[in-house]
Amino acid sequence: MKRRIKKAIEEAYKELVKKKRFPDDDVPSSHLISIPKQEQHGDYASNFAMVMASRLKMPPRKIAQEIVSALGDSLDFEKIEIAGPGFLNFFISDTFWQNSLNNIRDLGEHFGSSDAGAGKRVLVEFVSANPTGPLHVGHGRGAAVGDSLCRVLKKAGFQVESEYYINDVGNQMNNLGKSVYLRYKEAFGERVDFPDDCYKGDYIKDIAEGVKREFGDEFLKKDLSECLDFFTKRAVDEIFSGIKEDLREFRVNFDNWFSERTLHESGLIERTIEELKERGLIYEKEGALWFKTSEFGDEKDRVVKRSNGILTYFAADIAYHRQKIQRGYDLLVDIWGADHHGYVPRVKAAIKAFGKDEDILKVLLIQLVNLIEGGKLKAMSTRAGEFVTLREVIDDVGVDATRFIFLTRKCDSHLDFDLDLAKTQSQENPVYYVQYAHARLESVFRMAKDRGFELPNKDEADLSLLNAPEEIKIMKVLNQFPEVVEGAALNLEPHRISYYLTELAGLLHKYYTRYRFIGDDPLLTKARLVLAHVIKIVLKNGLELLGVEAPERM
RNA sequence: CCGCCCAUAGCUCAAUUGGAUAGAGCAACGGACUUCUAAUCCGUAGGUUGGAGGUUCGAGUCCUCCUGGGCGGGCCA
Repeated sequence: MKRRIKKAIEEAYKELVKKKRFPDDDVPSSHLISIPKQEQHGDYASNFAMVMASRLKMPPRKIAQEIVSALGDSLDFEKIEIAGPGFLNFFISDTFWQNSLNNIRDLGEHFGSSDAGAGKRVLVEFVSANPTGPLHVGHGRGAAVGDSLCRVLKKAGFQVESEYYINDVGNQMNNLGKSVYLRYKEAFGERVDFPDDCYKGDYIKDIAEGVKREFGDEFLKKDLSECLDFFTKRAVDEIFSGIKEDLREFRVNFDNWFSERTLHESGLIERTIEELKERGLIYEKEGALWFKTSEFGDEKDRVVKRSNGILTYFAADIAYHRQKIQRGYDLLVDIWGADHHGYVPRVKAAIKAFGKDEDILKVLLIQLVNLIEGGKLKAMSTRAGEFVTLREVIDDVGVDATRFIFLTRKCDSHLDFDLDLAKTQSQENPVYYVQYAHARLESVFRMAKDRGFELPNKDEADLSLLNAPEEIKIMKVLNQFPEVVEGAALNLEPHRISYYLTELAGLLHKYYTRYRFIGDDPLLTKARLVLAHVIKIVLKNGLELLGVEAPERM
C-alpha cells in the first residue's frame, strides 16, 4: 500500500512537471509514506511536499495542493487532506479494508511475504560458541535473534543461509583436553592440582567419568602428551553434540557448520596471507607477520602470525570472511557478543582489502545478558564453571517465553534476565498475551462448529457488515504485517515482529471483550468468522517468524 | 588516556529511521465473568526523553560538549 501511494505521488509530480506547474527536478528518495500515530491524520501520510519545498522554492502547502488536484481519482481514496505544515493525509475507504480480508485469506501462510530482498543471498553467522562448554544464557540471546532474523529475511524475499563457525583449534582446545585428562585421573582417586587455565565446570567431570566407564584405566599410566588428542577430541565431540541438541530444542536451525580447523588443514589461511603479502599488505616486525589493516580504516595494524609461528585467531577470520565472500553472498551478517566490538574494524578492513565494500558485512552486536537471581547479579564465566546454561533456562522457563524475552528488545540494549521473575511469574511474560489471542480464536472456531457454523466461503460472507471502528482498526493493522516484516528484515531488527504481534493481540482482546464472533445473526457471524480466521493467520505467521508456537488452547 | 555502545513513566522496553499531541506491558489504585477461555477488558495515575548548546518547517532520533553506566584498547580468543 505504501508503495502504491508513493508511486502515485511520484507520477502525479511528473505529470505536473510536464504541464510546467513545477520546475523539473529529481524526486528525492527521502520522501516517505508513513502511518500516522493519530487517526485523525489518516491511514497514510506523505511528507513529499515538505521534502520538496526547499528544492522547488515553493511553500509546501501549495505543492501539496497541486499534488492533490493531480492525484484526482487515480486511487480509490476516501479523501486526501492537506494538514499541518504540508502533510498529505490519505484516508482509505472501509470497503478497501474489508476486501483486503479475502486477499489475506487467499495468501494464508504466505501472507507477510514480500520481494523486498529481491532474492539476494544472505549468510547469517551466529552463536559460534567455542565448544569448550555448554551454551549459556548469553548464547541463547544471540541464537534467538539470529534464528528469528533468518526467518524474517526469508519471509522478506532473501535467500538465507545460517552458519555456525566452530573455533575448534588453538590453546583453548588443549586446555579443554587437559582439563578432562586431569578430571579423569582424579576419578581414579589421584590428587591433582587444577590449574587456573583449565575448565572447572562439572560437565568436564561428566566427560571424564564417561571415559572411565568406557576405557577403564587405559590412559592412567599414559602421559598427557600421549593422549591429549584423544581427550580433546572426546571432549569436543561430546560438548558439541550437547550444543547441537540444545539448539535443536531451542528451535534454532543451522544450514552450515563451519569448522575453523578446515581452514587450517586446507592451507587456505596460509594462501590468503601469501596473497596479501604479494600485494604488499603484510610485513614482518619483531619476528611476527603484520597485516596493514590501518590502511583500511583500522586504528593500527594487526598480527596474523605470531613470532612463535602460530597463526592468530584473526588470521583465520580473514580467510573465513574472504571465503564467505567467494561463496558469492550479497550480504554477510555476523552476530557477535558486544564485548567483541573492538574486532569489527579489523574484519571490515580485511573485507576492504579484498576489494569489497565494507557494507557487505553487517555486524550485529548483541549486548551481554545480565542474569539476576535472588535480586543479585550472577557472574558468568565458562572457564570458572560459573554460568547458567541455556538448557537450564529452557527447562525452567520454556522455549516460547525465553525466545520471546530475547526477541522483545533491540539487541543493542542491555538485558536483565531475571530468572526468578521468568520462572515464577511467567504469566507476566507478554508471550502469553499473544499466544492467548491465538488460543482464543481457536476456541471460537471450536464453539462455532458446535453451533453449526463453519468458516464461510468467500462469496458467502458479506464483509461490509464488518464496519465497527474496532473491526476497521484491526483490518488496518492486519494489512501492516508485510510492511512490518519488510522493515524488520531490511533493518535486521526481528524485535519489531514481537511488538507488532503484541499490538494485534491487544486489539483482538479488546474486540473479544466487547463483541461476539458468534451471535444470533448468522450473516454477521459468518463475516466475523472470516475476520477471526484472518487474525489467526497473521498471529500464526508472526509467531512463526519468532519461532514461538501458536497454541490451539491454553 | 583513547575508542565503541547505552541512558525515554517507579520497573522492563517501544517509537515506522528527521514527522504532527512520546506509546505498551508490569507494578499501584478503582471497576467488569449467567453469554465464543478473566493468561482478558475498562478507567485513574505516572514524562523538562540524563544535562547544556547547535542544525531546520519539525529533534527522543543528527552534530558538539558535559555527566553517569557497560564494554573494549595483547604476538589471547
